[in-house]
Amino acid sequence: MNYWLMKSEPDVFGIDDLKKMPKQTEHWDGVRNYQARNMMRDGMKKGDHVFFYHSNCKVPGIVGIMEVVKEGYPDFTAHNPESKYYDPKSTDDNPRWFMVDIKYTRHLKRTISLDELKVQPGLEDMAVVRKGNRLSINPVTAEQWQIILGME
DNA sequence: GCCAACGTTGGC
DNA sequence: GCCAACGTTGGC
Repeated sequence: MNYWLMKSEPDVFGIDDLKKMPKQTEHWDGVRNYQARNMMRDGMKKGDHVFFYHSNCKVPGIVGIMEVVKEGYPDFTAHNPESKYYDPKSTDDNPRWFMVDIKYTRHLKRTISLDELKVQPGLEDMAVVRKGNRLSINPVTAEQWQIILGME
């Protein structure tokens, strides 16, 4: 089993929105970055655990936990001209973008802020604390996962 | 294949 | 809202 961290802006789609979805499950669409695409297509497996990270907001940080319930499949929003994620270069025969389905597990008891993550020993290698990192999906090690849960 | 221009992310 | 960092695009 592997661990991940996924970012989303709470104003667009936050953890409360995920919790309110039918079956508390949603497809993670709109990722248009090749590294993140590769992780969803090749890396993320059913049952993997994922931190939900709120970005671009007042207190950025980890707010909850979710789980991969469906492995990588083509992101159909890329084929919808009405969608803001439309990409004419992606086709049904040769899909360029992929997504996974994610299910809400629980909120953390409190938000673990980016500021705390930055000063916590053992998390120095996490991409999210590194300046200039813009990837919306990052792998998390088992050690990092445990350290963060210990901060809850 | 280089690289300037441009667009996006995301912390602050 | 600013802007640094970084990815992508496209002319050459």
